[in-house]
Amino acid sequence: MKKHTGSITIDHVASAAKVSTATVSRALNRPETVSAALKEKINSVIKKLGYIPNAGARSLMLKRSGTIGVIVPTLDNAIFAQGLAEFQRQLNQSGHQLLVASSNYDPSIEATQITNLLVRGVEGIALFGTSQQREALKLLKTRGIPYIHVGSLSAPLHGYASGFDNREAVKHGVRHLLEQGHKQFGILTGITENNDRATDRVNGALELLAEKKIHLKPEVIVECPYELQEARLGLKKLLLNNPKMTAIICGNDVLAMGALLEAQKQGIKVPKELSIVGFDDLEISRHLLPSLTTIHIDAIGMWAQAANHLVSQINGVDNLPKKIKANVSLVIRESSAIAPKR
Amino acid sequence: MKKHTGSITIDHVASAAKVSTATVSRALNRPETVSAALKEKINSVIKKLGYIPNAGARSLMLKRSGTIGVIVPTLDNAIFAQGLAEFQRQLNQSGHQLLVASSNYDPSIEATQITNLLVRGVEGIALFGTSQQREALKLLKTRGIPYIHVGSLSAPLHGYASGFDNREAVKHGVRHLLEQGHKQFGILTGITENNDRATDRVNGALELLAEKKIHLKPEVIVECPYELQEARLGLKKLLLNNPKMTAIICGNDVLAMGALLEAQKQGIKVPKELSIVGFDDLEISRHLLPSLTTIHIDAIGMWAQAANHLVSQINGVDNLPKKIKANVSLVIRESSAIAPKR
DNA sequence: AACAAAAATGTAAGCGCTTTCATTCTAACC
DNA sequence: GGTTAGAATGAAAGCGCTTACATTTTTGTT
Repeated sequence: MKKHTGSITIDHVASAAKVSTATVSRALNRPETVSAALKEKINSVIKKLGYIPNAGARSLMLKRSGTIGVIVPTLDNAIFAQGLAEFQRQLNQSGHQLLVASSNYDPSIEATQITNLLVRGVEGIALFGTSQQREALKLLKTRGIPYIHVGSLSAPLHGYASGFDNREAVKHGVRHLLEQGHKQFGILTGITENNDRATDRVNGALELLAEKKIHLKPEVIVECPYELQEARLGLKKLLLNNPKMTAIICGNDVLAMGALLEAQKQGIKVPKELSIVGFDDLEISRHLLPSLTTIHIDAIGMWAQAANHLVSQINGVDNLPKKIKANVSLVIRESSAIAPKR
Repeated sequence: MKKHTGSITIDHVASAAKVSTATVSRALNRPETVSAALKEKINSVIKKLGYIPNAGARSLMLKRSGTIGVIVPTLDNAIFAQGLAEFQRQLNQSGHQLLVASSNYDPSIEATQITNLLVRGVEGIALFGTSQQREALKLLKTRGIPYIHVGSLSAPLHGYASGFDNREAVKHGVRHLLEQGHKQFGILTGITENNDRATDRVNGALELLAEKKIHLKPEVIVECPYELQEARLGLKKLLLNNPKMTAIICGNDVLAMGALLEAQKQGIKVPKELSIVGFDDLEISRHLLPSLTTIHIDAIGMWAQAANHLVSQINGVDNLPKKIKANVSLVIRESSAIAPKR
């Protein structure tokens, strides 16, 4: 029976292999500097003992923890889950592990999470959006911890960002609807408070509409959490507030899906009577019946770029781009069509 | 301009506050042992300097990293994303951060990830399912790192588990179909190789069917990755192999959803002509048209229990239960009905 | 064979922190 | 006021590792 389980240190390995700790360390970190014979012996001892270097001691010397943090609003949305998966894959390739935290769209929780990550010694942080507290960002700045905003481009405090212009992106969808002759619009948006993406999308839509002399009354802009059930409620409200509505612009595909499902439940024909446009282009969107017209975001690329940029920052590369633009495009499918003549 | 950004140590704080490092440390970790005056002074210095303790040094002394690892097959499935969110929430409450890795259903990647997590000094690991390599588990065992299997109960190597019996769970759905008079079945399953959950579900269905003297031909059991597109292809194949099929049992809701969508696309009436039963009860399942009959899993509870159990293990609590059973129940909705008379 | 250069290995310092033990200060009691 | 228990603080060791520097061994050159 072993006594101190899990406490096999480099000293144990060294003495078992009859070498100094320095040699063991070198065999591990710079194998080319150790003779083949010793290397072999050391490795076999390591294997036999099940030695794994102590992370704390290691990071203390190296001044690197090998971990990177990320804070997303929630994991419960395919767009984040998929993005994170890619982010993680990229990070793995550069030998980093991912420390995940979520904020539930609350900047104060986010600030706490930033501190938590810092306390765990992350070398860099990816932050979703740009709605974080000024003070939290300043903390990162003063501590010199690299970070990057993902999903928006309007980075405050001269930060870096990998994302796209939500304000402009949404216009692709609105323009499409306008071209189909729609005049009566509804907007189903996520909660805009503390959410720059949601806010930008609403404002972008409103802006383009205004250019065409269409001014929306407040009651046809309904906010709801990004959930199917809520979206269905939202559509009901919208329908109530403007029965003549023929097109609805949704803050994301979850909302659009909820609206679609509710419309169908109510016997409203989509797109014949009602056109629906989403945002994000989730995998499921192309499979729905009718399939969803939506704004496609290259989320994978966006997160991949974010990962690489962050790693570059950590490695002290300079002249890094301030903003990395992700591709955005309108995908026209079956949920949108020519406005019904009244 | 500061020189060594991000390198404010406890010494800096100590000298700025004109106290010893011991006092600073105490002010941070055991505030009740420090006089109010000093505490205040120290805290203000800490705030001014933006001091955050070095994680490596801390964990070196404390022999605790405060991080816990988890390895899931993928993040790209709401059932995992949601489970992880809960897992993380629980962990946060006990002051831990979550290190996430994914295996893409590959045990050798999973083994690598286990090592990666260990190198980062995690204090415990949650593993999805029980299909991991023997050797990887043995490593955890010999190193004395607490771990728990989630989602299955058949824990190998005398490990702990928080989950349910997939083999029995699926039978609820099959029994329901049987009661509705179905005779011609198809099974749409995930890839069973290296996936104990998928395997158990297929076997459970087959077992109950066999009791009723129904024996499925291999060609009506089709395996496909957990993706909508694949599921649609799967349904096509199933339909081709047995045009008289009236009921299909799906390995999870993603597969069921794909099958439903494809059936509708082909003009097959669900449930009038074809009944579909899923597994997992994703949030979306209740909203589909028709809504999905499925096996509900208390994934939230399962992950919450896993988190608590793991933390208890870490804290050295003994007499912990070997297996924690999660609730499972059949939810009958609209996608299943009485078998059409031939 | 003798010596220098290069390669391999060892010695020991110290990363930033917590904590034991020793020391100083405060308050309480007779 | 003197003694002392108790509280507050400081000095210093050491957690497990990497690495600069010192030392030993090997290799190459003449």
